[in-house]
Amino acid sequence: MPVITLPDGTTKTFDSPVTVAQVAASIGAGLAKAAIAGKVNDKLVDTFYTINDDANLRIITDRDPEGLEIIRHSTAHLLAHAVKTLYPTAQVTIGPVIENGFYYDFAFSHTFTTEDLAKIEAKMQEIVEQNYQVSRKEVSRDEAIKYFRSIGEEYKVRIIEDISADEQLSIYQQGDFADLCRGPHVPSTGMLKAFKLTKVSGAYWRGDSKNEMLQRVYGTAWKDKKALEEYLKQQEEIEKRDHRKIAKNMDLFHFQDIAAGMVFWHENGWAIYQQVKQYISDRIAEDGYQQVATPQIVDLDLWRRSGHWDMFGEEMFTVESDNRQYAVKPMNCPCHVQIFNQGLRSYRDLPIRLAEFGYLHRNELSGAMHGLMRVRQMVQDDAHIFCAEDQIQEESARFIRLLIDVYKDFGFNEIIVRLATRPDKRLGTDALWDQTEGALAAALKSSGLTFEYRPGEGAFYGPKVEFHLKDSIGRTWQCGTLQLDYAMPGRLDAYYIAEDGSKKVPVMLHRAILGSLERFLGILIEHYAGKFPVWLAPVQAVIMNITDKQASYVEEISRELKKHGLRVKSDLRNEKIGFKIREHTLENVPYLLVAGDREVENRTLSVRTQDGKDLGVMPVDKYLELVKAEIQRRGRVET
RNA sequence: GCCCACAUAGCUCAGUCGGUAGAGCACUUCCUUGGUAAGGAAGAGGUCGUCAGUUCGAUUCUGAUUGUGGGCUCCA
Repeated sequence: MPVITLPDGTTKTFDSPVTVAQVAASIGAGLAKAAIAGKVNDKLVDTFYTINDDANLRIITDRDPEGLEIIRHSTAHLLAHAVKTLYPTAQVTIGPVIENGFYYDFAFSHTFTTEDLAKIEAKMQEIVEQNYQVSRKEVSRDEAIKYFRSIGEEYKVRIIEDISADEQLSIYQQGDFADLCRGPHVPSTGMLKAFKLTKVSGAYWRGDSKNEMLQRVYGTAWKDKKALEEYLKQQEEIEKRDHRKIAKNMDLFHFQDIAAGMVFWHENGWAIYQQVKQYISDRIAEDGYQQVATPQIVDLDLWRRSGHWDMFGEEMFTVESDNRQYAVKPMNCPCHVQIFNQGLRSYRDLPIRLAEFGYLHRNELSGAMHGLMRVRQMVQDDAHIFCAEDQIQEESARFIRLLIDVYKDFGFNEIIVRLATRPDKRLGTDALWDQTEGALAAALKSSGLTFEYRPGEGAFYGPKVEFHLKDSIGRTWQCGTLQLDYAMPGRLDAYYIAEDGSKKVPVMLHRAILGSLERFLGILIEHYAGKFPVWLAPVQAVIMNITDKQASYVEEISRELKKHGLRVKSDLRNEKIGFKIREHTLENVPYLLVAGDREVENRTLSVRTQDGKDLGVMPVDKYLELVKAEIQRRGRVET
């Protein structure tokens, strides 16, 4: 006689074991129809799951996040069902839920094209209309293996062999399609009403590039057509924020095949770039860094000694001259060690913080390039801190404080922080790793940041903290980083004289706030959708005349504003004022200044902002004051 | 590097079932001197990414190549 307790605390008593569906039906016909699954004592189950004993039960519908997830998972099965129907020799592998949708990986000799997607989607629709009941069968390991082998699904067999022996296996069946799955699933295919296959791509079996490549079909699924359409529309909006599109519109930079992965910066983009660089330059100077510059091409010998040639030789550009082999530097650190090594260092000199905006070249795989986000030539706001072991935590904490403050100036409040810990292949003792990982974790905690661990993802020489930011479509990109390095200083013979007169090897902290300036600008463009705050805007104001009569006044004021450091352009074209306003609004110029006869007479300007606000007519001095205050505020969001 | 797709005027795109291409915006000239998101007219502009092959003829078909986009892998 199970007693079912519902989320609102009410109980229902049944004479005999009941299914989730029956409980839902006992509450109401509407709920019975909407039920996707149940949550029995916090465990997600199918609607046809039988409850034998007293239990807490929540009926899951498409309004619950869990419901949406089940819909997406079931849609992945629906996709596999359709593919197997159309192409019986395709083999199924895995089909998980991802953000906004799902994918399914197939092994198949014929490659899916975009046209095939339409066909598959139509077949999925048919299966939905058939409204197949979904059923679940628990099977033993041997049964499962035997079954999938009998229908030629070798990948499923490999998957089963990898599942731990104590786990209960289950097979879900809809129509003539069966798939190994933990579940739960929607009770019938007719409940899948809003989905769309979005793209097809390759993906390695088990995510390993040594393995064969499978075909991955991506899709999105929602609770109803309206939600699907909203999502698709939102995606379109988001695409407009793409930094590559905005760059064309605002004339920021371009790429060309004569130098793939390297940026041709135009005046406007370079203005932002320089502004960002100068800002960091000022911030780190305040924080006790020395700025240095080191050679672009350096003898290969240095890279052999540092270990980079062995690890990353393939991604380095090389140059030969006078029988000597050089590498174009992929990073600054070995060069900074050379500066550290000049002269004799004392423990009193530490920490030494060497910063450089050096050009770095890395021959990234051709398929890895991605607008500004992944390039072959970049500049990092790179610095290396040489310090004693007992200074690590303080230096780490100090860096993190600086980073958070800098990010605030750019208006970033959502930072994803990851602490990557010891990898399998590593240098140093476990005790040392315990200590260094602990130091970084402590530094993060003291700054109040929440972070997640990334086990095994640290560098071979030390743990690292990664600071990620999101681009417009939600992909995360590593920007800032902080890495502890016990290896390189020793390899390159760096030492200092300790208090007791002995030679000691310093610890090296590799750190960057923005990471690659190129990538950071990409993120920044998308973050602001091109509508930069005044301090960063490539053109901060455009002054325009109404008729030719005000031309000389406009030129005069333009010169004056430039004298105060503003990036100003004048627009004296023979066009109507409405036309000019429209054009510069679309160019994301923050201030539109208009001078007609009235303004000339009173030596004023009519001030309008990019977002269409009319600030009225004001004297030039007052405008300067206003704009300077705004520049001072940078991108801080008042909280 | 791997999988799929794409590459046509400065930009956004259309088009040619194989007979050397078209729109809108931008550009140039002229008219217009107009007060806050597009005034009007005329004109100019492309050997259809590159290299091969098939063909009487290729921007269109085939192959290779380069680049780009979306993924996968990688990311010192």
